[in-house]
Amino acid sequence: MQNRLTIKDIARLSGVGKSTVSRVLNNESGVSERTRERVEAVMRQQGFSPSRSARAMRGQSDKVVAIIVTRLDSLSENLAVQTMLPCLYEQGYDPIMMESQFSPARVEEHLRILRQRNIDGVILFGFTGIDEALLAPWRSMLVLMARDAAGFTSVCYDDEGAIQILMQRLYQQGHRHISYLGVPHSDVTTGMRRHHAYLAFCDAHHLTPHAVLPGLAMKQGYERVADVLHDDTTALVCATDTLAIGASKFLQQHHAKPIQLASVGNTPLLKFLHPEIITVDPGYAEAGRQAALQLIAQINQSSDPQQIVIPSSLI
Amino acid sequence: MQNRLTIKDIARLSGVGKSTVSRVLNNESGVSERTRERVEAVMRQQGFSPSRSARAMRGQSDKVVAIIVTRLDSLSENLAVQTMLPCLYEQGYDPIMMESQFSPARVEEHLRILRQRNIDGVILFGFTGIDEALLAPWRSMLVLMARDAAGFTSVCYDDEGAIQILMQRLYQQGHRHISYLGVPHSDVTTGMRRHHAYLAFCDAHHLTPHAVLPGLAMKQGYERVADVLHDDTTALVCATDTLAIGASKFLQQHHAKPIQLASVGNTPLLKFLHPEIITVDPGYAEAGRQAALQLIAQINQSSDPQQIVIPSSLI
DNA sequence: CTGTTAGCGCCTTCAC
DNA sequence: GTGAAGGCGCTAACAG
Repeated sequence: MQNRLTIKDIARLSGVGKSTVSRVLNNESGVSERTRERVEAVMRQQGFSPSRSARAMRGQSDKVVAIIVTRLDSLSENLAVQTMLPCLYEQGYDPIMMESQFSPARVEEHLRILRQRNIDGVILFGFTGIDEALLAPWRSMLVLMARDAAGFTSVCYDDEGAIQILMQRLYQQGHRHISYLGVPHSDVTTGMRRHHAYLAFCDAHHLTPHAVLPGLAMKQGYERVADVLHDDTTALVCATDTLAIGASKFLQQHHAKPIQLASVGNTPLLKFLHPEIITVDPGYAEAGRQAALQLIAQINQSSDPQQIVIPSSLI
Repeated sequence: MQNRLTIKDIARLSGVGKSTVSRVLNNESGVSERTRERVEAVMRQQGFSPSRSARAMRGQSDKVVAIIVTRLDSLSENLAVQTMLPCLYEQGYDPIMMESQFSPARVEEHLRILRQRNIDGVILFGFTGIDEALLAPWRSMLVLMARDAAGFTSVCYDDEGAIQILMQRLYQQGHRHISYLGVPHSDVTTGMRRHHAYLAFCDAHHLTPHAVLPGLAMKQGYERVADVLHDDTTALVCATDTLAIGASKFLQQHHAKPIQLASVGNTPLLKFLHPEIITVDPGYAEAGRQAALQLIAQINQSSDPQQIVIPSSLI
């Protein structure tokens, strides 16, 4: 498996000096067309690839980034990561994966490890409780997902827009008693912003809001959805697909009267289990792509930190 | 973010030579207790951590392994990866993630990339269609998951045992008309072995087998389960949790008569959706741990390739 | 026990 | 345009 050949070998084989090979390798100017072609031919034919470690040591980056997801089995994060990976590989970056399991301590621990590795950048899926002070040293090479923080690059979903689209749609369909199943405000984006958007819509359209904010888990949706179902309720908006799955299970078991569900997520699982649910795609795939590209841009110093918002779209 | 200090700095600060620092760093013998402590103190106090790239260049191993999953959102693979990661980190290995999406071409492409990176090892989740010839060069540093191949290290589930446990249990409960929903034989482990175990049990207990083998997807389970449901069917064994979810959906919609479901998987999702299903845990967590440990052992040349089978257990 | 000396593979002056 | 020389941070012989 060893990469036995070095630029020295290539140099010898193509009858030039090491530096010329190096120049060709880095696409530097100042090499005659003929020489360049000859060297490239030898490299190709020998299947040469330069040693990452050696380059890294010489001060370049080792082209490694970390992706810290909350959970490996998060439906939404999976969709974003799925598009990140190809973007990163395309640019020659290797993504190493870590799982925070919603534990700030684990994030801290992971960042500690990463600092030692002198990694190029980090994509971190945010959640409640992360200490921003911890992230400060990474400011220039960190992309925060699904959460924003002043001075940091972030890729967020259009929380308000997503809920608004859903409510609008339900309203158009004639629903006037729409309940809401969400996440506590300690979660600023998925929790507070989406809930506020729901309240705002209700207010603007003179609807009576009925909301409960149990949390992110299916089980929590299942156990608490009953609290917002009244006799006149005809529709229910869920802050996430995961909650919607929980709610659906409850409705199937306990509720004869049909309730129109709507949720933000567009995950394949929900799509399969309950295609009848109205869904908004928060643009997970696009978010993944943007995050990867933005991180690389910042690593290359060709972009400054900025906050990106991905538009939602009705399916 | 840069690790400005080098062993040279540490050497100067603690009044010793570079090599002594290096010795301390690698826990080599032949350093007096006093010196070692002094150097360690300086390192700690300076928050020193050696440059990976430099070590890699000298030593060969950059302590990076790849995990190639079929899909980021595979319920079972997630469970295995979840235990792998901590094992790998503990030993100082960084895991980079890749997704094959069941495409042999992608596996080939990924391995090509990995070869250039002169990576230390690979954990590959197997599936139908992978060309073993491609894996040959990796033999000594590859762990194949959920599939075995002669001469390769593999971590497999006890397919026969899992099905047998399920059948046994159903039989004990009095079921005599047990159908089977599985995966085509082109998939040797999840497909053929589990199916054969089903047939063997039926044969041994004089039951009439009714099986259909649509594939791995929920949708396939949903669409084909009807084909094995007869008037006298009282139980259904599914080769995977994913299929069971598909089947459950169908049963909920179309089947008044209760059917006892059983499946191998023990994934949290199924557990939540249908806790009443009888489940066998193929030991995903244990498989992940074993795979990580075995790979590391092989990298350290302290173990030869071997085939590991994880025992199943009834929940 | 410890310091000195060579490189590992690559990039970067600096001469030619 | 091109090659030779030096050094990145570390480890691995050597000497002392």
